[in-house]
Amino acid sequence: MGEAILKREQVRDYLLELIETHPAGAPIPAERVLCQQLSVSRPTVRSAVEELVNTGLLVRQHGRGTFVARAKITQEMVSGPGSMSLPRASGTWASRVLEHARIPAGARVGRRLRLSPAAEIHYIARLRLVDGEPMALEHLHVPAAVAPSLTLHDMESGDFYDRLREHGVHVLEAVQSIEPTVVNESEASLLGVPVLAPALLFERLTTDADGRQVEYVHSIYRGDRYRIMSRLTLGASPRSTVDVQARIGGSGPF
Amino acid sequence: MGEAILKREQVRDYLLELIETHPAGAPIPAERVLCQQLSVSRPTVRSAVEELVNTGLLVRQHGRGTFVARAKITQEMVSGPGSMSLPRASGTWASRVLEHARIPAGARVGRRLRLSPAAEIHYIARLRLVDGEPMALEHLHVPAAVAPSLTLHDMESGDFYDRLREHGVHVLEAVQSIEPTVVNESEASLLGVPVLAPALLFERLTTDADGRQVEYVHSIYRGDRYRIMSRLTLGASPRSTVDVQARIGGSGPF
DNA sequence: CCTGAGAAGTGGTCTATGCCACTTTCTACT
DNA sequence: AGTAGAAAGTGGCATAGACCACTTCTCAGG
Repeated sequence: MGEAILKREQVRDYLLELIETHPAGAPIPAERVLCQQLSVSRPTVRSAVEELVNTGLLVRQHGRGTFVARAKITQEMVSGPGSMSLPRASGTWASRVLEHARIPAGARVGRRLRLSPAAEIHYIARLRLVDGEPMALEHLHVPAAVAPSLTLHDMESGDFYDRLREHGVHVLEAVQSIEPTVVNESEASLLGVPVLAPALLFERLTTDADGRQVEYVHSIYRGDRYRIMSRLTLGASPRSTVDVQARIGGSGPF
Repeated sequence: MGEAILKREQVRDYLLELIETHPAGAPIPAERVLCQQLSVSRPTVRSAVEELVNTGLLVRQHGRGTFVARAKITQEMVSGPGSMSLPRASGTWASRVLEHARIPAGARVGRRLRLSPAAEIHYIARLRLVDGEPMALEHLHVPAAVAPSLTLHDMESGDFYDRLREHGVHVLEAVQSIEPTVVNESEASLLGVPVLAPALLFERLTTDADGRQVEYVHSIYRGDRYRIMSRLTLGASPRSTVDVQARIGGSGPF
């Protein structure tokens, strides 16, 4: 069997050559033509084309043809399995609960969670540590109406979203923003950095399958120890890799 | 035809239900069984399964079966077409060249590009504007050895990577880091913000198909006008959306 | 000259079928 | 009892053909 030459791969490689040698927007041969040229069946051709369409190298247009795509850049950052708590970094994470209460949402949080300021929420503040060093300060808010019986243990659990699921909440997606900021006095003392030191502010709003806001997270990450790494791939990306990293020791290539 | 019910979608939806109601690791019915249950052909079933495998909801194991995957979070940020210059934002971009020269790499840039400090590079510094407002300060470095005849016009072009390609350089991928910082005096005056204002530092190292470093970019983005937005999707992501945004006017939901 | 109908070519979907490769299980022989 | 091998079940790959939906071009009719 040694070779194990798959026709599908042959077709794909042939198409990759075409893509390399043709400018963006150029049409590639019709599927039925490719079948003849390469002596394969149409489903095989279609399968190969589909792969390249999925990776963004080709664009299909019904009734017109298939074309070399304009190169697009995709950037992927994948948090590890389990906790949806992006960002995630190498090293050993731990967390220390600073505060935990059931309180009214207030104006700021209520607006983000689309709640009345008087509506109750579960609130937890925790210091996140990497290898014993403070790395981030995280404030988590979950509407009490969403999960009335949520316990502290639930919120501390690594599989927080699995806990929510047990409470009948199916987490669907989240929108996250990242922006630079500087730490204030209390943040500085908790994180062990000088006041006004650079930091990253993460805000995340999580939505469930019913469209309800189920979580609002506000996190401050130390700028001197934390950076976001990402790999950008031009066009063909089989699967880009992770790389949200915490700098613990040396400074590395960057 | 009104309805236009695609069998493939029916199968996919059926599988999504199974995934919702089964724990991670649970097997789903065999493909041939699904064919009978849903009265469709195997290629149709396989096509639907493949889609869910691609989106990370199912895992196939040759000879064993197909299983519900452990939910993973993917975060995608896609820069618009054209310039690989991530980040990109809405609004009208323009740029003003501040400096342009062919100079020795120096220690810092040389290390990143894996060049001798004495090796020559093309250097360009430009101010990037959104709707006329300064948004970022970008420093671009390209080894002269990579593209000896590169002109200023090449480097200013929106399709800079296409220009490189014409010089025989096939850009492959890039590694980018993002970290918070504060602006210094000269950056502050160019960007029109106070000294020590929060900012994002982007560093990008681009590699070509031969493994050579072809570009090193160092950019400072205003923290008050720029933020990174991303959508995190649990498992099933047909295609997450863009969302690296510049805040020009109002503050928005966040 | 303009316009509309039709033909031709394209991708989109689906069926029916065959064989191969890998894994697990059970059985029969040692 | 242990082990090798067959059998059954799984996904992996490929074929041939049919029909549909959309786009473009051409050509005849106004």
